[in-house]
Amino acid sequence: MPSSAASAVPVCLPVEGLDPCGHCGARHLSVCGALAEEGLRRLAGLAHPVEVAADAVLMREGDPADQLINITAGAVRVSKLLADGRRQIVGFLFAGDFLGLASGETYPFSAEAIGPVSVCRFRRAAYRGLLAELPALEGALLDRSSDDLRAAQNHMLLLGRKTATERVASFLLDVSRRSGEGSAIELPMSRAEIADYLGLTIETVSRTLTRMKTAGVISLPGLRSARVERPDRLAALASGEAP
Amino acid sequence: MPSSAASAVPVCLPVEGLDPCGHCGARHLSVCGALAEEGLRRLAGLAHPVEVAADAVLMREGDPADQLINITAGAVRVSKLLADGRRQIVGFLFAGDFLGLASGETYPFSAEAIGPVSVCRFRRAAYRGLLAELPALEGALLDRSSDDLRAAQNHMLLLGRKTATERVASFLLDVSRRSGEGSAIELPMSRAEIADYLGLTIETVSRTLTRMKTAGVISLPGLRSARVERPDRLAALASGEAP
DNA sequence: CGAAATTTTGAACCGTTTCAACGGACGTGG
DNA sequence: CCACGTCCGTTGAAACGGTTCAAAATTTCG
Repeated sequence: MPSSAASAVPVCLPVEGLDPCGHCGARHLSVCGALAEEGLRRLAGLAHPVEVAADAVLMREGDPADQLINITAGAVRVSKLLADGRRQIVGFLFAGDFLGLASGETYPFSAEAIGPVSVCRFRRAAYRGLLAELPALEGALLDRSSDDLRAAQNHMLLLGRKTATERVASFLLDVSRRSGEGSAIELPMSRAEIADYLGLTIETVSRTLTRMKTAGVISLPGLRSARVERPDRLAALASGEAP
Repeated sequence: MPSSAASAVPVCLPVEGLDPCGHCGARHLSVCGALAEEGLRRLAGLAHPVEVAADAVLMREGDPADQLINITAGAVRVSKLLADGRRQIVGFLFAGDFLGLASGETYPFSAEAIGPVSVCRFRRAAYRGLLAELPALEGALLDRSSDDLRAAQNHMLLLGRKTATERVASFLLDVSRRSGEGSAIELPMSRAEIADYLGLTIETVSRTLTRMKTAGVISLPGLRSARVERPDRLAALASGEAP
């Protein structure tokens, strides 16, 4: 998943000389706690989140990459499409995650809000200028980018070599790791989004979850939530034990 | 593919204050032409490649990430394994590509030579020191990392949503794009490696190539080479036209 | 030249997809 | 408050693409 979420609450850093945000008018850089270190801390200020409606398109694959976006609340899906409509979701983004760090001329993927989302937008040019002034920021972004790459490689292993059960179990473990220590899991995304993330169909995801529930490994209190009843068994499923 | 190859020939940059390379003893940083720009050019010098035998392990998944490697000749496979031996190759690296840029404590993948390879190794600590001295280098590495991420996302789309024919056709187009303008394609990797890269089996790769050859789309002059006879038809196959 | 490794080819099998229908949750309007 | 339609998720049965198993053909290398 691109820009894995940090545990810290996102904060916004007002930066002099930065172009005003197109949405809230403030001159700031919203970063998560992990980024707000060293020389950056002197810039720390208050957040000015911008609300975006559910299913809003944050960026479209192929459009000129002139904006940098920082998610401050909610969940975002990052996806790529084939000509005939087949979709691969390459990652989910949450509060603190960045979007548009890559250096190309155009966005290599689309990003859409899953439910209502708060974001901060920055003009790419302003962001580049800031990088020149703050070398530490570039290092932080490189770390971030490295994390994304590592996540992408793990996901390639999942998509290329894991069975449906292993994919769903790995996914549940990932999400449960992200969403704190409790065994309760929030699933902001639909079955279709899970399927497009795992390279499966809706039906296979549904069947696999049902089978896990029947086996007592998980429970499904609601459509958008799950609970890990047997973490050991779930981990076993993720790493390829018998069904 | 991590660190996609640049078209320029790799050069080596001697850097004062850098720890001696463990293999050749020289104090240098080997970079491809794309990196040797601006302030870095003053450091340009001669290459001191280190030869490595075929199938040599350059780094092993899980080992402490204390080295940075720059490929100066040959091809390298970057892969991840599941407990039962299933393998996913997440990328192939060629001259000019970097290995070990990611910032983690341990390597998230293994890297092995495909045939004889020349590399330059650097101690991670020295590399970090150099980054502090040369902010421009960090920017270049960030660009590089972004390219890797974009390639990884394209590959996720391939692994998650493309058919076998689309995968093989996309692969051939990628390689042909990389290896110059001619329709002749060098394939340093085996069928097994192609299969593990594309998330298929050896048999499916072989059958698909044979079918393309029979259809006159490609020819197969040798086991490790191919030729695109009908680029238009190959592109059509890659984007999902009828078989 | 001969043995081992790799590639190709064939046939049966199987996990996932596809196609189809059902069920439940939610929101709207009567 | 309930009827109704829509959307989403679940469940079932059949079909298919790719895998698995097996063996022949080709290449590589000592």
